[in-house]
Amino acid sequence: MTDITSADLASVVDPDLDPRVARSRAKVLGAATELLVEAGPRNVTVDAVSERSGVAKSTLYRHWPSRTELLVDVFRSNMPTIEAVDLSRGFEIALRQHFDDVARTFSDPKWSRMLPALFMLKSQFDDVAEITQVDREQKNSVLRGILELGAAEGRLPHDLDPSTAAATLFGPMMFATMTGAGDVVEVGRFAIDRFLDSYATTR
Amino acid sequence: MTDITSADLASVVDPDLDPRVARSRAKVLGAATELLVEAGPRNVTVDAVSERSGVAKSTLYRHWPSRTELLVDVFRSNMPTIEAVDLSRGFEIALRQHFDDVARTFSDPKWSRMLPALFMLKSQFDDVAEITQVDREQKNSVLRGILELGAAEGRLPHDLDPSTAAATLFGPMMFATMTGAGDVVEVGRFAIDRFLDSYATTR
DNA sequence: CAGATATGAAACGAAACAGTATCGTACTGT
DNA sequence: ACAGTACGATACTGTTTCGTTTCATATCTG
Repeated sequence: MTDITSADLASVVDPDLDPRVARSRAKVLGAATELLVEAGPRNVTVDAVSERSGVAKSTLYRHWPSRTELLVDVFRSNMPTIEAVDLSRGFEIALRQHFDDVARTFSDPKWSRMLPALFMLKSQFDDVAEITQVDREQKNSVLRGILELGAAEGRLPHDLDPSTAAATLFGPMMFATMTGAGDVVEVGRFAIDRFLDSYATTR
Repeated sequence: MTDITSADLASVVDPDLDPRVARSRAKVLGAATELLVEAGPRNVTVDAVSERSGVAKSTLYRHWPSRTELLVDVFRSNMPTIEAVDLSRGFEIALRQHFDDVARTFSDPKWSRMLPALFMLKSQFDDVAEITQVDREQKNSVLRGILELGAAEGRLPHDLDPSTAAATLFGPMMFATMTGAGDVVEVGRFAIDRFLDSYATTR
C-alpha cells in the first residue's frame, strides 16, 4: 500500500490546473481528513484546518463556500475505489477477489473512523447521502455480475437480490469494524464461507 | 409498542426520588434525545435542550456537570434492553426469539439514527465506549447460551466464537440500517437462514 | 521579464455556545 | 403550616467558531 503525498493527491484532483490551486486544495483536504479521523466532524473547524494545513483561511474560502461543503468534499475525496473483478476465472475466485477489495477498506483504520461520521451526516446533508448512494450502486453493480456468474455455475439461486446479498456478505465486516470486536477480515471470511456453504446443501 | 411519557420515564430513572427531580431529568433526556436523533450530537446544545424541554439551564446544570455527561446519559438512557431467551424450546426457536429482540432495535428509526453517533463518539469518550461494551457483552452472553444449545443439539460446531457469530448474524441488519438499503428484518432473516443452512450441509 | 492570479497574514464582526451567578417563586414531605 | 429544596428566569462572562475584508507578497504563465 503506497502512501499518497499531497503533491500526488493534488494532481489527482484535477489535471492542467493552476498548481497553486491544486496544492492548496490537496493540503486542505489532507489536513481536514486528519482532523476528521482524529476526533470526528466537530473537530474539523475552519481555523483548525487552516492551521494544520498551512493554508490561509482566506484561501480556503476561495475554494469552498462554507465549512459544510468542505466537509462533504473530505468524504468524497476519501471514498474507496471499487475495482472491477475478473469474472473469467469463475464465480468463487471473483467473489473472493471482490471480498478482498471491500475488506481492504473495512480494515483501513482511517476509513473505519470515517464511516460512522459518514453515516451520521448522511441524514443531514443530501450531498453526503448521494456519495454513499453512488458507492453502494457501484458495489452492487459489481456484486450483481458475480452473483449472476454464480447462478450460471449453478452454485447460487437466480433470484438473489444484490443488496440483500451485499448486506449478508459485507455486513459482518461492518459490524466488526464498528464494534471493534474480532478481526475484521477473519469475520468477513467466516461470513462468506457460511454464505457459500449454505448453498452447497443438498436439499 | 406503547409510547413512554415523560412521567413514566421519570419513574423509571429512579424510584423514591423527589418527583421534581425525576420530572426534570426525564424532560431533559427526552428533549436531548429528540435533538440528537434529529441532527446528531452537534445539535444537542445546552440551550437547545433547555428550550426544547422547558427546563431551565440552571436546573440542567444542577443535574449534569457538563454537556458531555448529559450526552453520555442520553445514550445510556436509550440503550436497548436485552431480553433473556427461553432455551427450553430448543435451539432454533431460541435463536429466532433473540433475533426478534435484536431486530426490533435495528428497526427502530430512533435507534438507527442514534447508532452512528454512538459509534462515532465511542472513540472520543470512554464512557460511551463503556456503554457499548456492556451492551455487547450482554448480547454475547445471551448468544453464547444459544450457540451452546445449538452445539448440544448437533446443529452447530462446538468451537463457534460468539462475537464472530454475532457479527455474522446481526451485521447484515446493521449494514441494512446504516445504508438504508433493503428491509432490515428481511435482510436479517435471510442472513440467519444462510447461517443455519450452512451447517445443515451433509459434508 | 511582466502581467495576471493565487496566496498569506491579520484583524474584524457577529453569532453560538458552555458554564456561572443571582434571586424570587413553586413545590414537597413532615 | 412550615422548613427545606428544587425550579425558572435572566443576565452575564469568556471562548469558540464561521465567515469577511484588506493588502502586501509569492507564484505561475505567456
